Amino acid sequence: MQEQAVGQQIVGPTRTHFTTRSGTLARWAMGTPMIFRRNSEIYGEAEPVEYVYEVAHGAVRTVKVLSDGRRQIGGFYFAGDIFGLEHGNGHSFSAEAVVDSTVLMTRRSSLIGMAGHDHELAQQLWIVTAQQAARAHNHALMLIKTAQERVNSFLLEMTERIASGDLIKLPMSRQDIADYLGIAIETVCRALTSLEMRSAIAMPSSRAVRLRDRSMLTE
Amino acid sequence: MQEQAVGQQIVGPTRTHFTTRSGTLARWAMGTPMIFRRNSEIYGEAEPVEYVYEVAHGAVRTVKVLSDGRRQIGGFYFAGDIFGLEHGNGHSFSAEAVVDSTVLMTRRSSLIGMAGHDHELAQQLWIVTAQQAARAHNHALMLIKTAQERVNSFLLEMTERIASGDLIKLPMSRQDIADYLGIAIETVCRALTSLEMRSAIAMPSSRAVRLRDRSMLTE
DNA sequence: CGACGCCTTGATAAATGTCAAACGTCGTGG
DNA sequence: CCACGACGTTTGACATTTATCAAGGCGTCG
Repeated sequence: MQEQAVGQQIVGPTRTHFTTRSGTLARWAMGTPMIFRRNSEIYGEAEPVEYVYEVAHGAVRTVKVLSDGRRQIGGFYFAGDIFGLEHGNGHSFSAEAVVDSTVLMTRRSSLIGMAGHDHELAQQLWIVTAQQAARAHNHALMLIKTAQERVNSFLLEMTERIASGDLIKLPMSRQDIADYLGIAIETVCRALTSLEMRSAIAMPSSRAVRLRDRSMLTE
Repeated sequence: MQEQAVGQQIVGPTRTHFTTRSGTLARWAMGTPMIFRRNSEIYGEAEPVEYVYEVAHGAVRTVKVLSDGRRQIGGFYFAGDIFGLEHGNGHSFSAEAVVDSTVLMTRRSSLIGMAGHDHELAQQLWIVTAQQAARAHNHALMLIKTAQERVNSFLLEMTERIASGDLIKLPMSRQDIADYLGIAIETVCRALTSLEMRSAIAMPSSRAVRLRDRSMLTE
């Protein structure tokens, strides 16, 4: 059912010597930059929560695979987004790089420790978690809609998060989109084709979507 | 589509003179107990976030209604559960009492203020939010499964949260369950009937479910 | 009793998944 | 430069699941 990584070499992360200070947590912790290759695993489901991650560039997905092979994507994370911050001992999803990505890693224990003294950091961590909760609720809300509406919502979400003007460059595959939306990959294609035929969008390539009539996605 | 509240008189909340100290937040704030009648609104979608709530007894649902009348339930909250703690100006869901319920209300601003000095409270608030995020992720995960699996998952969740032994007393209607699971009310009934016929459960009444073979729900 | 709210069941329609095949793109090697 | 193969995407035909519509049952409360 899920052959996306078949034949993909899963390579280990690469420590870099490059640093950045642009991130949300940069005020408190620089974070160690690591490069993850496309489709490589950043952490596994049920692994202990050791680090908190911030995407420097690239894209990350969180994934859960059911025993029978069905796959769900919990969310996508893009430059500036924080992921992996969870309560409890183990990660509830695994995380994978969608494309070659640089990720800033900070020990959770060190953040938690600092938050004990620094009220602003504590509040920042709470805000990150609260936003994730809100996003997860929106994700669940999307999953009660029809297939066409889910695709519409997805495009609108991506417009908010990663579009330049009216052009969305999608880093993820159709299968990723399908697993995020809880529908079959063919259904994603058909919904996109339908939008294109109705001139709501244009697709210069399969990984690029240009919004032509946003109101047709909103209704 | 949604006639559950039709004919129900929406009554205002009632301030009580009874206090409790058993709640999660009781260590920091007693909370003002308020009684909400069955199906009455505790707060509305988009209303400013003024209070944080804890269920003393009863049951609460959070609800979002789409423009065309489709309804989603974001979650259920039972005795000891905290709800309404959100970041941002407005509530993203409304909250309603499922049955007559007593709810402890504490001003959010006062909790936030105290959390600035009290690191333990800050951590407690973060944990509450992180658990909500985890629960929302599980909710989303459930919505990619088949109808029968969703009902199975729902029963398992209720077993964890409100069962006494192997008996689950459900405070919510079939319509509530359907809207939580993102399926039609008839589909909920059929899935339950199917479980009963296969002796996985017994239903002494429509609001009571006794687990007979938990493994049939787990697969 | 009778009305109402809620639940269940049946028949049918609609949406979506599954299976199969073809197409396009891109990188590699002859 | 072109041929080929791997991979991802798209489309079509058909099967399956689930929603919708309709009717009837059950329990409670006046």
